[in-house]
Amino acid sequence: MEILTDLYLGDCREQLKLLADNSVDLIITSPPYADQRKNTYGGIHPDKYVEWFLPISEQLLRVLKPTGTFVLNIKEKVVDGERSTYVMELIIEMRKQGWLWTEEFIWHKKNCYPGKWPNRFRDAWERLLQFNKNRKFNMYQEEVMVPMGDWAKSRLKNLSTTDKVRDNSKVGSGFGKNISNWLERDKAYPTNVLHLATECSNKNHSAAFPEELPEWFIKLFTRENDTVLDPFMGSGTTLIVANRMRRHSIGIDITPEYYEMVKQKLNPVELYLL
Amino acid sequence: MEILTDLYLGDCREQLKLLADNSVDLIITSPPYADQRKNTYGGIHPDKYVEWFLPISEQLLRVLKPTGTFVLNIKEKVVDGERSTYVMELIIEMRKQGWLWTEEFIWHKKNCYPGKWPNRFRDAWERLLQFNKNRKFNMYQEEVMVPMGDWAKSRLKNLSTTDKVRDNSKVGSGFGKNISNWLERDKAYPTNVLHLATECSNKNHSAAFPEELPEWFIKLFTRENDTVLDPFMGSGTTLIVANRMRRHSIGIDITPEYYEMVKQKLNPVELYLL
DNA sequence: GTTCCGCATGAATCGATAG
DNA sequence: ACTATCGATTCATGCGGAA
Repeated sequence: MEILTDLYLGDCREQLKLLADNSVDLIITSPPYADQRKNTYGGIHPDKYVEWFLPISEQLLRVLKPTGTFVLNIKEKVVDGERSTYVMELIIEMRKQGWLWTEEFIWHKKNCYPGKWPNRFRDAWERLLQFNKNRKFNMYQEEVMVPMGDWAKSRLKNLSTTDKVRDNSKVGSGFGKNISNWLERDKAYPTNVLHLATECSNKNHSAAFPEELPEWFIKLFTRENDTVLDPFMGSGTTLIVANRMRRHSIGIDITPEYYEMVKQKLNPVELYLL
Repeated sequence: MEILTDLYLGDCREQLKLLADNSVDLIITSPPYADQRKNTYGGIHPDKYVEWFLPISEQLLRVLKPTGTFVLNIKEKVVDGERSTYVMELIIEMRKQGWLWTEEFIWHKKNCYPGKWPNRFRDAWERLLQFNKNRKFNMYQEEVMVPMGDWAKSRLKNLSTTDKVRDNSKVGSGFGKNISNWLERDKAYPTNVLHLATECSNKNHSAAFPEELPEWFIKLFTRENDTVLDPFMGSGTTLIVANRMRRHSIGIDITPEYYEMVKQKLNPVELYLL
């Protein structure tokens, strides 16, 4: 079966209206944060953020299948020494729209932005808010279980002092502990804390999204031939991963540069799949 | 100087009124979550949680010094398949009271509660909400610095020609000073994600607080002879740690059993310090 | 081929300076 | 006063070139 990719150029508030009701299995997106990406999205002021996003989430609620899931990557910025509350307000308002706030995953950014300030430490995490239409939704937990592959076995043999020390250090992502778990089991279910680094080596654009992030949620919430939507696709990480994993995908972006870039990146993949 | 410990038996909504204005440097507490610890606080319904907590936070605002900090450990529970929103609402309402919501730390529980559900994974994190009275508050960041990664060590060893040449080329730009700082530095500042295991040894107390948690915040936000308050002291972990670290402490709890337990545990420590 | 080392680069935040 | 811009601070990661 052919894997399809639909790209839309334009403001997603308009473009989303072109999509059919109940047609998407997974929405995963990282909208522009408040006051960020001014050059492309105009920089939404924190006070106006909820008002700006609610019409979008209303459309997303319409196009999502009853069994589908919406994963929203977002983090509030600091304004005048305080964390803004627009994410809190957004969750409350989206529930009034009919969304169920099922869960909040934490993305622990192992390589967070450096810096030093008198009143706060570096910000090393972002929210991954899971919303659903119904209490019953598709979730394929076995797909994201941590496998005990050959990689792990060779890794375990070389479990030196370094790993155990690293576990206790600041970086300590629980890696050592996970490894010791693997010794006793074939597979383990993950938790709602994800440990991933950002990809900052990509020079063309600001792809804050490591591929493992959409990959993990696509595995967890969809099967082959399902449909994935990213209304703020940016450089198209979500779509490229979805395509590779044989899921149909729909991408929307307001900037022609991103639209063309993703178009060029995805065509070869489609040919390869045919 | 003698380190003092004050214990109050009773509902903290009443007992807090006995404390003087602007007398506490750090409040750190883990209140009963909604519908938890029913035997002690009667199990506050999620819908009533904000209403129940606001009078308490009002008193806490009064007793906290202007340079002090309030750290609130809390996590919303799942109700009917959804995360409750009472924590979100509480943050918004506390800001209306006059609190500044400075930061949200994540406590990543490396060994979280086991279990399996069809629609969610194990919950491996809790919120540590930092509130302040003023934008300027006491923060002793050097006290909680952690060992650096391997990266720094290899870098520092080979600090030779290149860096020194560049150092000389940039006259008076402060760059040379930075380099010399790096030479002496083997530690880095932490982030706002804490990796700690829960303590499962203490089965008497329902809220399992690892000692490292209050210890970290006491180091960060207080100095010796400062005063720490826990209005829901439970088994008294916060007070015991504070006492050991030579901070005065005030504890309140509604259950006579906890009150007596902490009293017995702290007396020997006081004698030891004298 | 490996390993090692140098370097650029982040969805950051604060404080000072300028309009 | 209030906003816009700029410099300073800082560290994990992956890449490319060198040993």
